[in-house]
Amino acid sequence: MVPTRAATLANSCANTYYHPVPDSLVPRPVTARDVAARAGVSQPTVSLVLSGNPTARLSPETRARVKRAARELGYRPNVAARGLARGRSYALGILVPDLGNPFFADVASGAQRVAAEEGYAVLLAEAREVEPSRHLEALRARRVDGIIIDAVGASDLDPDLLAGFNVVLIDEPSTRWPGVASDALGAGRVAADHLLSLGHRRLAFMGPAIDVHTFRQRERGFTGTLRAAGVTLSSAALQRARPTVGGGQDAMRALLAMPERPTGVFCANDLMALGALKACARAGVAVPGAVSIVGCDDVELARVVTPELTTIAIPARELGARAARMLARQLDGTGKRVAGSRPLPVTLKVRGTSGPAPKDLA
Amino acid sequence: MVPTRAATLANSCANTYYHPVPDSLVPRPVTARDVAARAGVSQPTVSLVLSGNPTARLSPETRARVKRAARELGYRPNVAARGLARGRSYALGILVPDLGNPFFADVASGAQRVAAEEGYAVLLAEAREVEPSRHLEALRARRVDGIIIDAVGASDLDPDLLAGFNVVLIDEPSTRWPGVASDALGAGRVAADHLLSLGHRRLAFMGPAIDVHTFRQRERGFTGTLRAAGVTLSSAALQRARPTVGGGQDAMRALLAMPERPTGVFCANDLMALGALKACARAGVAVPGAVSIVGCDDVELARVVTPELTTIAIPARELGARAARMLARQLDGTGKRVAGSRPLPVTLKVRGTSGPAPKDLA
DNA sequence: TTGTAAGCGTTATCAG
DNA sequence: CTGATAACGCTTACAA
Repeated sequence: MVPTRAATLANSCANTYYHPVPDSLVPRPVTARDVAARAGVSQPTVSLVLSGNPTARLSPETRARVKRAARELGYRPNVAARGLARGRSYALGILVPDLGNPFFADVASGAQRVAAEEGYAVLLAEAREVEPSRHLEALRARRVDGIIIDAVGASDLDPDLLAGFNVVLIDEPSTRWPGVASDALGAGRVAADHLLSLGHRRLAFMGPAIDVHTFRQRERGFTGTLRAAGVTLSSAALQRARPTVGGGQDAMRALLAMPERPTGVFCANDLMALGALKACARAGVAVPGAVSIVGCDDVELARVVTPELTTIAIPARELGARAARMLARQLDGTGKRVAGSRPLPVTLKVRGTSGPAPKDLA
Repeated sequence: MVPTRAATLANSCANTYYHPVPDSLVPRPVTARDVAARAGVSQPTVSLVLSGNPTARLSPETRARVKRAARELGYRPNVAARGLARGRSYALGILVPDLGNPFFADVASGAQRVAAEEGYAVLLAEAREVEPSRHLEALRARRVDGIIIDAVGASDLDPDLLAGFNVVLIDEPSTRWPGVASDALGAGRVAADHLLSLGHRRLAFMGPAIDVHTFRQRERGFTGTLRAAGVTLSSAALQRARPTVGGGQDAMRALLAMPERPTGVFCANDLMALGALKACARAGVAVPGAVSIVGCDDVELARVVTPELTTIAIPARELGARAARMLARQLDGTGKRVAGSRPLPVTLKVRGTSGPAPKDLA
């Protein structure tokens, strides 16, 4: 029993240091050949039995013998070898901007769950400190069967980087690749409706300057709905800042400094909203008494702040899950045709940061 | 230009639907053989030139020819094939309980960063809805060169599942594998010192019932320091709950219901602390006026709540990064011997949720 | 029903 | 210095 021997070896050493098991002790992985030898058949027969090939017509007896041998030896087919032979890697890449944003962590989580179910591995690629292009090159070198890209601006990437890849986009429409998206336009609309129905007329929006489709749509949905209701946004009420807590804080400070301070603010995402909330707390501005704040995403933390954040829930895990499923379908798909699904519905979560507009200002 | 053709094809279709490029249009990846043909050399020569093998003594002229051909063709070596030949996959697995916890997201982020630097891919394995054992089987099938395991209780796993793997543990000591850890004992100690120095004598701890080493140590460090200072914890002041926001909320409610309510609480992690903070807010208990709260981890959100959370910062990304580096060293290591590093220092972040003990109770 | 042979894209060990 | 040749572990015709 190798593990035990290794443990004994290590136990005899000082606690803080580790002595690895000598090479001779780590057993070479079991191969199909080993199984074949033990079962008394040829190696390809093993492959036929174990790879579930429907064309294989083998005697039940051989089947059983092979399976037993495999079990006894603890045989695991080498996926890389299989991939080489079949021309597929059974691996998916997922490219996200930043795992520190719980939204993307959720997307990754959802994607990995489905991928695992479908027999794919998920290669993590975070564009936080490594260039997307480097990641893409690495994924290409690994011949991943497909890539999920979320909010990394796939359209802005050098087309060559993506050439030949099977891509599914999250929250970014494209004529070139299929994708899944949330109803970003609807999110903005719902936020506007909510604030309007509470009597707010002096409104503001904060979002990033960069051209990320989802953010743009949320903004459009918001401003469009306001316009339709005869409410206009002054340019100062349209704050540009990074889509982070810090950005939200900055933006809110600017809004609070306006001569005619807005009473209702829609933030492009929850991180910004949390920053905004914080800026209000710092400035001693009552929420929702003086200012109502609406976020977007519904990350878990939205419910931990006090008051709890009113926000629009975006099904992050579901987005990731669907993207992975879509890729999987497209890959083992006999019918290679994949339809881009309708935008996933978003839902308003009315919580503690939104309330009636202050009467003296309504 | 394939991409353009594909785009044109798709453009002619309805917006919501996607028509994939016919197989004939997606180019077979270029192989070393293609490069060899174009450079007028044998295929193995290409390998020699491009794989940076130091033993290779080739004429500079051939070298140049091969490199040029490779560049012109956009050649990328197939990592799976290389892995097959070299008996390594150049892939690392990372097994974490839950990406929804920003702490683990950070660990993964750090690990992926250095793995990318070192030329390894990172296979994501989240034990949230998939059994660790399934993940480990999958990683074995892929012949990953190593695995990073964080807080999944590696010691409790069936040893066979891990047999033969190169493992680095995060925050879990083991005689069997090397690992990196934060100074969990120190974290508890620092928390205790902080609260004691603020005059608190009626103290409490909340943490999970499950036997996760880090949490245990934080607890031990805390209670041990208190004991040394002559302060004892009543059993009711030792709350067991899940290490989540919800768990923290429950635990805090229980603490607030005590006849002699504690004035200072140390929470096993920030999520619990945030829950505790929230429970206080709900119950109208002033923080830090009536109760001081200290968390652990210093997740980003610790600074978004009001008042900001006093907590012990654990270098999550650094833990992930070191684990990956350690694995990498151990793998391409000529000197296969790897030392488990000393625990990473933790640092107290005094913020808004801790203050002097109320005078009437001190 | 099963074994043989060829090949997937590399690397590594040899002769030439 | 360079080019065959044989692995690596598996799949898939094609024979037997």
